[in-house]
Amino acid sequence: MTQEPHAARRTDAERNRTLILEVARDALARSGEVTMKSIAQQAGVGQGTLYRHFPTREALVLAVYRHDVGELVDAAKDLLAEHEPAEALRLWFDRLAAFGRVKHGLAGVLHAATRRDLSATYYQPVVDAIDRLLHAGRQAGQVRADVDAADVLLLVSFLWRADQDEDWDRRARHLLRIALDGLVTTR
Amino acid sequence: MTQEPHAARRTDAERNRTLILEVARDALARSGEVTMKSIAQQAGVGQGTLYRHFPTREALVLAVYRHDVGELVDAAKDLLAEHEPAEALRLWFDRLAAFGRVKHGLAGVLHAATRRDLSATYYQPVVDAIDRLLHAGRQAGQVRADVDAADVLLLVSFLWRADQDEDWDRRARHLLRIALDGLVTTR
DNA sequence: ACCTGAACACCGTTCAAGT
DNA sequence: ACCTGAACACCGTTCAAGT
Repeated sequence: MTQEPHAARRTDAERNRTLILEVARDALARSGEVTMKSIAQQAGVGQGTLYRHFPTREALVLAVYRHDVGELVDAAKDLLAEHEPAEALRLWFDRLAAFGRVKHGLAGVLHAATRRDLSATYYQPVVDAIDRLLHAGRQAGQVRADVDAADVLLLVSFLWRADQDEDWDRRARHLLRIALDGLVTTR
Repeated sequence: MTQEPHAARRTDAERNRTLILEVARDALARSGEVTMKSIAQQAGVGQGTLYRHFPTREALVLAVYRHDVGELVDAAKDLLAEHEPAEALRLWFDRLAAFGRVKHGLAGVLHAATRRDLSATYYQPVVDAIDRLLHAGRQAGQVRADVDAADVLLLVSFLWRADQDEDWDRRARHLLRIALDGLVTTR
């Protein structure tokens, strides 16, 4: 999950790309309902430019969250190194909650990802990270054996819901805790 | 959750309404991506007629599932009369899975419902049904005390996901079982 | 190479004109 | 009262024309 270096670009193109990403990140954090047109306008570029850099809405959303998804993926390994598997999973879920809070628009994207090629590149590392957590948990007898990463992603898919009110964060963590209780082995 | 009798309507209007509902039910069972236009066409009516009977897409979707939601709601009481609370909840989740399998389009609707007035009429009975199940479970010490109906609805919201492949039914039941394990009190 | 913005296809919804 | 379908506003995406 490393940031690949981009091919040489003209300076104006480079600048536009950065601008678009900044604007999109801001706008998407506020609401998942931003239009492509408004993003282009706020970035001060034509719609064609927006589409030259990001061929679809999906591509833009993924590019915006690329860095954060990377951190999430890396965190799985780190947490496993420092904690018991079940505890690592619990802590990772907390990060997931924090991530989900601002990440509108990921709703469809992360899931439609299973088939679509484009997002598969982003989807696979996430699946791998979850698999790593689940596998360690199973080895330690702390996580039930009949769940895979796809199950977990579906189970926490409420995180990408749009209607987040004030105390969404608390509620999200609470629900993740309940989901986790379902995932750990009943003693 | 009773079917309210409608005001007197002209025969052609009555017939159109029925036709639209039949077509919409069929189309929505197949996919949540049906357009209003295509529903009108298949029913052999103008788009204006469709909108005269159902002022928004949301209203149409809700009307289509009205009957099924009613059955779901009624089932909660019946199951509680015949089973232990935790078991009743388990069985109700099975019905929910069967319901969710064909019920695309309910995705947004059932959730946006919290605020919107229209859908609140349908939303409240569902909340009440879940509350009944939870309350009985708590009384019997079989369900954890820190969950409410809204939590449960969020936790099972993966049911309304669009990308349902072949063995979706099996997967859905499996995930509901996991969610349930998180909801029951750890002994 | 890259940028611009008018234009296209398609959606949900509305409304003037008909019976 | 109710029906019809052209029309509207708005979305994501494309493309001819410019630098």
